[in-house]
Order: sequence, then C-alpha cells, then structure tokens
Amino acid sequence: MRKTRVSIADFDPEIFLKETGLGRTIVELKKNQVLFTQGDAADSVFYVQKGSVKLTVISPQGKEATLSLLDAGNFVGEQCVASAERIRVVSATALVRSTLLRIDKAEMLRVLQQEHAFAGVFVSFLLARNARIQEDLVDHLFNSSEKRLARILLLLAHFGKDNEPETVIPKMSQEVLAEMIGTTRSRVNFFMNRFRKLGFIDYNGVIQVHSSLLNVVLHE
Amino acid sequence: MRKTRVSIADFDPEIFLKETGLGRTIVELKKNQVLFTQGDAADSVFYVQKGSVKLTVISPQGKEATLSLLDAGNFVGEQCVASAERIRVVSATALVRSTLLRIDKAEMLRVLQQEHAFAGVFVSFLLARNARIQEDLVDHLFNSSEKRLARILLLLAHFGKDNEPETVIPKMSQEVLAEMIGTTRSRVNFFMNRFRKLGFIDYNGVIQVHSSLLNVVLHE
DNA sequence: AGCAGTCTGTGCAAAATTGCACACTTTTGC
DNA sequence: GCAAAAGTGTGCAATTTTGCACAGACTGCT
Repeated sequence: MRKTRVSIADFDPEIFLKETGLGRTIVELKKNQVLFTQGDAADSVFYVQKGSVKLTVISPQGKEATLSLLDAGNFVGEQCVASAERIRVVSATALVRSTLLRIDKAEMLRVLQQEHAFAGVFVSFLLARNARIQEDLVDHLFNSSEKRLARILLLLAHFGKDNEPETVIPKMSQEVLAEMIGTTRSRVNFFMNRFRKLGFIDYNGVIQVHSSLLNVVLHE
Repeated sequence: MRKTRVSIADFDPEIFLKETGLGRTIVELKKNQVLFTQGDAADSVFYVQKGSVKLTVISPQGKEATLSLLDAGNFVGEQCVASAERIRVVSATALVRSTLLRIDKAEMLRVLQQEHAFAGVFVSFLLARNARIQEDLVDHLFNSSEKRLARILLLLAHFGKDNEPETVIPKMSQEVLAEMIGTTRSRVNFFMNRFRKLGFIDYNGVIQVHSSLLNVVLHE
C-alpha cells in the first residue's frame, strides 16, 4: 500500500468513480427506466458503472431519434458542466438494468478544478465522444441509408464487448435502428432482409452480424 | 499588480493563448491556405487567435464534406490530445487571412495536467464543440435538406460576430454550402432561389439573410 | 482585352426515400 | 393462458434527391 498523505496526489479517478461520497450517490435503473428527460433541470453528471444507456432527442414535430448508446465507463449528462446549460437537451434511458454514479454538478466542478488526474479522464472521454459524434455526422454526409445501417450494425455488434469479437446485437427493434440512422422503418426492414438474403447477417430472434457485412460499408 | 509568486496560481489561460513561449509558436495563414491535411501526423494543437478555419473530410470515394467553421477562440486539431490519435482525421484550411497559435502536443499535455484554469477552458471548449456537432447530427436525423440549408444560412449569418445581428454571410459558393449540409449543388441552388423568391434572403453578389428565414426552420 | 477557371441558373430522367396500409407473428402484462 | 401491444414482412404511389449536362455570368490573371 502507498504511503498515506493528505496531498491531492492520493486522488484516484478510478476509485472516485466507483464509490459514493460527498455529492455522489448510486442510481440503479431497471431496463427501460428513464434517467432524465429532455427539458429536465440539469444539475448532475452520471457515470455508467454497469449496464448501458441510450440518448434520444425528440423533434418539435414529435419524431424521435437515438443519438448514441453509452456503456460502462462513459459519462452521461456531461453537458451540464458547461456553465450555460441548465437543462437537459437529450433524454437518457437505461437499455438494460444499470448502475450509475450520480455526481452533483458542484462536486463535479470542484473535482475537475482540483484533481488533475480526474480532469484528464474527463477530457479523454470528451475527445472520444467528440470523435464518435463526428464520425456519425460524416457518415450522414457521405453515406446512403443502406451503408449507415450496415455501419451501425457493425458497431452494435461490438457494443459493450471489449474482448471477444462477438457478433450478436443487443435486442433492438427495426424502429429503433431506423431512429439511429435517421430513416424509416420501411427502409430498415428492406435492407435487413436484403442483408439476410446476401448472407451478411443471420436473423431469427437475435441478430448476428457476419464480417462480410463490412463489404457493404467498404465497397465503392 | 498582483503579488508575485512562483506558484501555479499565476497562470492565466488568456495570456497563455496569446503569447508564444516554450512549445508555442505563431502561425500565419493566407486565405485558403491549408493548415493540415487529413492523414498528416498530428503532433500539435492550434488555437485560433484571429480569422477562421474550415474543417473538411474527404470520403474514400473522393467526395468532400465540410464539418465546421471555427473562428477566434476555438481550438483546432484538438483530437491529437487523445493518446491514440497520431494522425489528423480532418483537413483544416483558413477561410480568411488568419493567425493561430501552434501548441506542441507535449506542451499541451503538460499544461492541461498542471494548470487547472487552462484545463477548465479546454473542457468548456470541448463541451461547446460537442454540443454543436450533436446539433448538426440531430439536424440531419430530423430535417430535410431544405431545412438544413436554412439552418446553416442562419448560423452563418452570425458566424464570427458576437455583437451585431449582422445578416451578411461570408463569401461561400453553393458548392461549399452543399458540402456542409450533405447534399448536391443542384439542391442548394434550387432552394436558394426558392428562398429568394419567397423573400427570405437577398442575394446579389453577397447573401443577406432575413429573419423570416427562421420560418423555414421552425414551421412544421 | 482575352482566356481559363469557377460559380450559377436551368432542366430532366433515373434512383432513392418516404409514408401509408394491412396482415402476421412475437412479446408482454395481467 | 389470453388479450393487448409491439414488432415484422410486404407492397406501392407520391415525393424527394441525385447525377448530369449545358449555357451564361463573373473573377483573376497576363
């Protein structure tokens, strides 16, 4: 064990994000339980310890879109750290039974301010998130909905698995897939069947993605 | 003047981002001059002091897309702070004559690590950038290209002006507009003329946006 | 002034996408 | 176990978007 000191050098982001403490509480969510809703007051940040969370937005016209899925190790609702943001701009819902750490905004600001190591972890997270959203945007700028669907399926096939090249996709309706790639269910259905006929995916109950699906994304 | 101390309390992000120093040099760019290109080695971060920069990506098929315009006060190439990223994933080009501060990656990491205040500035920037990209993505998920064009025009009308509600848009071809909203020039031309006929924009040489264009974005 | 290169206004056929409808099949909740 | 709700496989007409093509306007350069 390390020498005990009062200095900040003892601060460990890993531990901070695992344990409760001042301004930190544990939140347990059942599958499909809502963490917060677009429009809610935003006074805390969450950190996913176990499970996964889906971020969605609703358009003024009532259409829903899914922005991203966040699994263990991600922050949720981090926008509220920005001074101007007092309101949630997205909704967050648990995809499966999940455990999150809720961190008060004030505590979050304090720790960011005082603990280098933690700020580093947070910056890394923000950069990764940035890169991912930007990729999604590029995907929209360049690709047809067919390719977007193929890409999302490939990404989902690895979602939440750091290790094995598992190819089974989390239970997910065609409707939700459509929301994620910004198209209609008709379209998703059409392509899913096409991919199946071509042998890129298997698909009876659960969806299994084969690496051959990569061809759709890569080709031409 | 404040008491002189050797402590880090003297560090001022404002000053740091204005002056050269260890690991920091000034870069002057002419209009349309390239700062870096997709694929270049990424070993530094830039901070826009004056002028503005355009970020673009090229698809494997050779199509080009414009991801964002960054004016004074923004960082460019910040992705390289992420440990994994050794290569530029976008290209950056000056929109007008511009002055940037180039900060070595190592120096950037050092300062982020040691100076709370600076880390705060950087986190704020990342959050703002995140929010903006996310809005762009939502725009794509929900809106038709007509609305996207209207939105971009409105945003451009205020680009680089913190103060006056100026309505003149920086010189920008229909081709570039098309790249920004992910459609074809045909389409942009079609809508530009429509907007003009409807009196939403004026358009002889330079583009002037009227607030009535808001209706396109807001209406149903 | 003259030429080259870029940008704009059009037009149009081909292709992709949307929006619905409806019948089935699975799940879910009680 | 059953009824309601959610999800899926189809089909199709209307609409939107793409991809080209071409002529005229404008710009910068020599």
